[in-house]
Amino acid sequence: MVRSSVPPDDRTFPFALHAAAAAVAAGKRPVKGLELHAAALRRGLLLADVFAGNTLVTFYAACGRAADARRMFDEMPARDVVSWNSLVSALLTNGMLEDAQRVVVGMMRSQVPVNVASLVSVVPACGTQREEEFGLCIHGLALKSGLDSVLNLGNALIDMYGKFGDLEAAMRLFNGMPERNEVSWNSAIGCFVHTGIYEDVLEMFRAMLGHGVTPGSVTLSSLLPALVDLGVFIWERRSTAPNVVSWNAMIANLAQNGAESEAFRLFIEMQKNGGCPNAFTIVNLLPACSRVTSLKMGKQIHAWSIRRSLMSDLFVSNALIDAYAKCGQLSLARNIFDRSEKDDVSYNTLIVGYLQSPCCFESLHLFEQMRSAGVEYDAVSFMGCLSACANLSAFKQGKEIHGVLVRRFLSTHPFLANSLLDLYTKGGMLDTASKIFNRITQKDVASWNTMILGYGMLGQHDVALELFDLMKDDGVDYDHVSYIAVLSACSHGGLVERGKKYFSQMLAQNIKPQQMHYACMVDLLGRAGQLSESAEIIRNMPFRANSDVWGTLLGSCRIHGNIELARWAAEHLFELKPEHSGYYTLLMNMYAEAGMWSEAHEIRTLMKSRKVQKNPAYSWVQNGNKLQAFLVGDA
DNA sequence: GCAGTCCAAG
Repeated sequence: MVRSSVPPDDRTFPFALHAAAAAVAAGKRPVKGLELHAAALRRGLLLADVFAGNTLVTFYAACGRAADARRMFDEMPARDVVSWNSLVSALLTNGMLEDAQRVVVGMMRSQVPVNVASLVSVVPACGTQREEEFGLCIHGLALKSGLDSVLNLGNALIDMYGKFGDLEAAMRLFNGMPERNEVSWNSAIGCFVHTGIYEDVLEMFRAMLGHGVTPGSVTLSSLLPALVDLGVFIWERRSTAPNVVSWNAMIANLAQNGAESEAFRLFIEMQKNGGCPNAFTIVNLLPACSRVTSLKMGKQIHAWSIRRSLMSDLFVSNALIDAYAKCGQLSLARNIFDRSEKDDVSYNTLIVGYLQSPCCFESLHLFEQMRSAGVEYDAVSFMGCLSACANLSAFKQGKEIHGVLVRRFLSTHPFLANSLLDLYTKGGMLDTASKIFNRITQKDVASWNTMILGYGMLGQHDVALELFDLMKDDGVDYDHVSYIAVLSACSHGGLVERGKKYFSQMLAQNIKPQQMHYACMVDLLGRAGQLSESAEIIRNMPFRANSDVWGTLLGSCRIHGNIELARWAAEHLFELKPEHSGYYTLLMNMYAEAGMWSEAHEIRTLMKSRKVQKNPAYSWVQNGNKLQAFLVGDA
């Protein structure tokens, strides 16, 4: 325009700056806007035109430069109410509520006639920051200036009171409104969503429809997380096109409620309909990938995040680390961790991720690295570290962490206390464990389960069973882990009949037995020499037995020298875990002991043809603060 | 031509 010598007038400038601010919001650098500022100075525009100054205040706010926005305002030769309002929202968009409050007060003192915009912009911030006192002040000002009947302000106030938890004030405003629009209804619905009384949410939604108000994308987004079971119903009856937020809400709704593949389908459909997935979409979908261990979908979403340059978002990179770790892909998870920005969640996610892996000692390394990196520990970090210590039998280090927790008054934290129980029971230190256990005021199901498992493992079955009965008296209901604990106590104690009783009790309680429960039953019967009954259990399982179950049977066969069943179990194990050398060795030794040399030789050949390596054995050595693994030779 | 209300995440 300038180059083609068409003179730009006063109106061109705000337009152009608006575009420059939008570019900044889209991730571009602010050069265009700075050039425009310079041009405006050269032309003396800022001396003559309030509009130019106002737009610059907003532009600097959009760049995240609140101080520059304020300087712009201070240097303006003349200001109007929009200048003040622009400064207020400039401060608010940069999270400076207190400064914004001071400006509003200054505005009153300078006798600037406030309008709706002056008040309406601070109201949402008061709500989210729980600034009740100032929020009530604003409401008071609205009443005094007669602005309280303005629709926008009323809507904002309803939402604010909802965020304060003052449902009565919110409803009084809502019911007294001279007119309502969709936002009024959304704000009112939002108040009930906060309270968690979903019958009321639904009732408001019905009332909204009854008043002939069309629910838009914002209504959808706030209803979907609240009304999970009605989600699809509402979604299918939507009358307006969804926006990114409502797509995301629906995807989250499906992903978090067991409809993972539906969520993936919607992700595709969203893009077909021109929706552009963002960081929220990714973060909602990734846990669904790990829940159904869909590595393929996870990788697709990873690739998508790279293309849309979303990898710099901490939520996205952390969610990816978590998804890969949960799918057992620790090296992929590590890769992202090493290349990304890191916060406490990144460290915690990977620490927990390594726990169930063969590289569990990495959890301890990371815990140490976290400290060197100056990232603060939280309860999750300590929990991960304690579990790692328990898994690695690193009891000395575990005790040190216990000391840290005591000094930080965290040793009675509900799930940290449980991690301590796990550590001490695994280390055979039942006295310490039971002292901690007795000090937990709110014992949850995990606390009881850990103690029962501990006593069961260490041969004190009577105590384990006693605890199992006591937990019910304490008002804590059994879960599926409780039954694993009690069944394994029975099997270690040789209490076959009692074990059978608990198993049927579990079925009666409508807890569906999982692989581990069957493994316990197979162990219970197998140890007692009732191998054919063990086999019968496996044959009658409602799903295919995994390696835990077959491995247990193989172990019992070894004890009782039943080669026939051992072969049967081993055949399944060779298929399920072909790389696991222990199973081959066990069967081979059984054949050898029975003098069945040709069969033993066959297994040896099978091992060679599959290139199965014997696992080297490691020993853990404390080296300063670090735990090191040393190879001690062939197992 | 500038300012201003409601919705979603580890």
